[in-house]
Amino acid sequence: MEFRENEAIYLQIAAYIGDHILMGTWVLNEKIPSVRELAVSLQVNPNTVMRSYEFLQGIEIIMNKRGIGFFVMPDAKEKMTAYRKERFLGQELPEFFRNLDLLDISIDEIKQRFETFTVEKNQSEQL
Amino acid sequence: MEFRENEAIYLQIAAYIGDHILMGTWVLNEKIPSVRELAVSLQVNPNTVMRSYEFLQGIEIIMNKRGIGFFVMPDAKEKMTAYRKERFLGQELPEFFRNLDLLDISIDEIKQRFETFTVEKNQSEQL
Amino acid sequence: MEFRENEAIYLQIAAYIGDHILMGTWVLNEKIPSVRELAVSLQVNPNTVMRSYEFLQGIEIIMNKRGIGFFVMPDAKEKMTAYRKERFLGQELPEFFRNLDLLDISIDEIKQRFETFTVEKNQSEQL
Amino acid sequence: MEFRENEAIYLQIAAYIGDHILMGTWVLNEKIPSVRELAVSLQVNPNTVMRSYEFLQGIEIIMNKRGIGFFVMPDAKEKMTAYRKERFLGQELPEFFRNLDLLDISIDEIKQRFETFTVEKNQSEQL
DNA sequence: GTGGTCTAGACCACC
DNA sequence: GTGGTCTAGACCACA
Repeated sequence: MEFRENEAIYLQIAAYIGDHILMGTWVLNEKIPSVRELAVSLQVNPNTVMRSYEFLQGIEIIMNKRGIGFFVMPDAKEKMTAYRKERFLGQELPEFFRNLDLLDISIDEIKQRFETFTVEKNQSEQL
Repeated sequence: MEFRENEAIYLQIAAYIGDHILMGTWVLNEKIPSVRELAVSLQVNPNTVMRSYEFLQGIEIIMNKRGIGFFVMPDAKEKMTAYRKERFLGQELPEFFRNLDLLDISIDEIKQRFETFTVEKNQSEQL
Repeated sequence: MEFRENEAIYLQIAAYIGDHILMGTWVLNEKIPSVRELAVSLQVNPNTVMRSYEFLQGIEIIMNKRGIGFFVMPDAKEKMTAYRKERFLGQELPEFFRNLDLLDISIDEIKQRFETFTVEKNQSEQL
Repeated sequence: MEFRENEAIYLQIAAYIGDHILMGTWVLNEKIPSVRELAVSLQVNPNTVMRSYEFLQGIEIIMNKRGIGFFVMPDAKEKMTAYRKERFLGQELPEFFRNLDLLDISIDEIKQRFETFTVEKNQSEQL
């Protein structure tokens, strides 16, 4: 995994885990990789992974069973969706619309690009 | 003006100025507010405003006439548009599409929301 | 049984056993539940129960007869009382008084709450 | 400042700050010591102080002004009191009463000890 | 094995 | 100057 420069690594890891929960890769009550494991596979310091897990625990997406590891919370997917949707509708979408306006891009052009995006995505998934 | 937590204040100020240039509030060769004036009105440290101006000067959106102040460059609007468009198409749009996918939001819902947004915007401008 | 988050499970189990000895539920020379039995009924790892038993053995509250099980020591109740009383007077009480002070709670309010507590306890015991 | 062994240092520091807010030593909107300052004066690693501050920021007792430092939140005292009172009444007091019961200590003895405690406290404050 | 905490020290962006 | 992040490495309690 590669990390963007402008965002803290531990938040990118948290987002990465959130993505997996949204996509259904990691399901309810499933154990997620141990701190050390994930640290090795992502090539970061265990402390950094720990911070991600603490963050996700704070917003009740994952939970800790002492001595055993971290587990996906029962309603993690719903919470994650609500959490992201709120940010998306409240912050990103207005900003997005302002940009369309300022840059004089029509919504139909966006729609067209999205359809292209979707086609490409499906093709790559068939590989 | 309120600042978002996750982005540097000086960049938010620079974006704020960029918005005004794109909207045509501040036009070619016009003098923009002095560092001190803007610092007072935005309630931030003058150094922070200075940094915004330096940033905009670096990408040739504004220029400095020593002892007089900062001025909008002749082709500022075009440059700003190009600058933003590149970021928008290259970074924001793909991310936006990923979110639509993960959050299961259709492009038509976005289109509909955008039309509502546009109507509201026009109404508030008539005040 | 539910465990508090901030205290080690094995200590909570030890306290639970201590409570039973103080209350007289488990009496002198009586065999206490086997490690496995208690582990199943408390839904914890047998190692954890074992640790509780070792701890209690260390302070001579229970003893081990090899191949048979753990037994309450003859003077367990006295020792447990002394042990707890020391901690109570030396650590908990001063901390308790500090809290009364900081939170601005009067000793008379405590007294009143205690009397309510006692009444409720007696009622529930009559069931 | 000396730290107890059985509790994380960063939590003890957080409690220490909470005490100061409750006592009124540090008041509303006041700047608290910088991470580095406090780290030096308490002789701990800056990261440890940082954790305390993050914790207190999470429960909205203090807030950060970027580039300036941490400040006591407007309603910090109320929040801190509510926070502690909840824990006190919900967890510590029932536990306390159980101990009185198990150890056969009367509430009047507690009351008497509290009065002694109060007298001693007042005497030491007059120094 | 698991997480949790702490230190030492570094580098960075920001105000 | 301020906080924020990250690494490397250590030690510990716990299951």
